[in-house]
Amino acid sequence: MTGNSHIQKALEMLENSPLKLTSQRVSLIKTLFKEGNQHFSAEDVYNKVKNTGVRISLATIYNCLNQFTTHGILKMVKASSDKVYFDTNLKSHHHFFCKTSSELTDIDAKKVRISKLPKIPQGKRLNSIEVIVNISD
Amino acid sequence: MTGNSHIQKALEMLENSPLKLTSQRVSLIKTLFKEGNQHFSAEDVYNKVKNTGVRISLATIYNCLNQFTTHGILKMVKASSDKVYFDTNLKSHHHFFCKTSSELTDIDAKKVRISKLPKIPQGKRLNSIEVIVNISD
DNA sequence: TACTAAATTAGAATTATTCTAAATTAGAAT
DNA sequence: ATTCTAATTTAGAATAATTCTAATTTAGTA
Repeated sequence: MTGNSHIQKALEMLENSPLKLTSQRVSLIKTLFKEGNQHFSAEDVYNKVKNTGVRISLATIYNCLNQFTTHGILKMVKASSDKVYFDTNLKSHHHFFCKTSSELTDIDAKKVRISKLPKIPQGKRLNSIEVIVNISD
Repeated sequence: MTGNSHIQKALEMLENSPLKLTSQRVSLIKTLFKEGNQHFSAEDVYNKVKNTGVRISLATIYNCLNQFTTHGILKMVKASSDKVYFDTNLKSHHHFFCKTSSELTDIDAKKVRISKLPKIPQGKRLNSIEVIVNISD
């Protein structure tokens, strides 16, 4: 499972989405999915892309990250931090959040079992269950 | 269990903390704990207090809510929203978050069982486990 | 090749929150 | 009671993340 296959898969998802295949979006995906599962803030992505020599405006970074999220190419994570993180791990999973380092780490879904849940309120439907294990030094 | 007993308990916690017993802090607690378990944004609190005829600056609201949190008089909740919520329910519990209404609802800790968890990373210690059940209309 | 809706962009705007520095106050010391 | 000092409150400025605006560019279709 090389970074390349992640890139391929993400590009395929982009092609199968109603989003246009722009150079910015392709560059973004190549940068985001190069290194396996990661958590990026928009600013992180902006700098990472800039380091590859490509320049994409911050507004576009935000636009794309949000669109990728709504089209299932990325996940959005809001932990106990003041910024939003984008997650290239699309499999169902959970997170450690270390208050000391402000770092977010994946927990494979298999490593967590929730054996009891309350029933969903009238007229609502379940979207997802997020478990955040808060840790510190 | 009347609202009053919640107020009493919170005021006691304030007295036992190193925080000074100012009129603003007392008013705040009386407003916050009047109606049982609730989730408030800072702005919510600002308006709620204003409706009681008392006026406290927004800066003070923020200061107090943060201090109350560090002294265990309130809990802070960051859900999939862009603002922080303060929670008067001090018992261990979880949350429903409805994306449609942006509403946060308590789930009693007894209604959730986590029967499997990964081990905590080297050198870190467990602070808390938060389960957020995301729902929508 | 031309067309049109979607995308990109710079920079302004917005929103939640924190900071600053001056005025006030709680509670201890006298 | 009065004085003192560190903590608190406050208005308004500052900050930081994110979204919006409106003009320009571009992808993909006709």
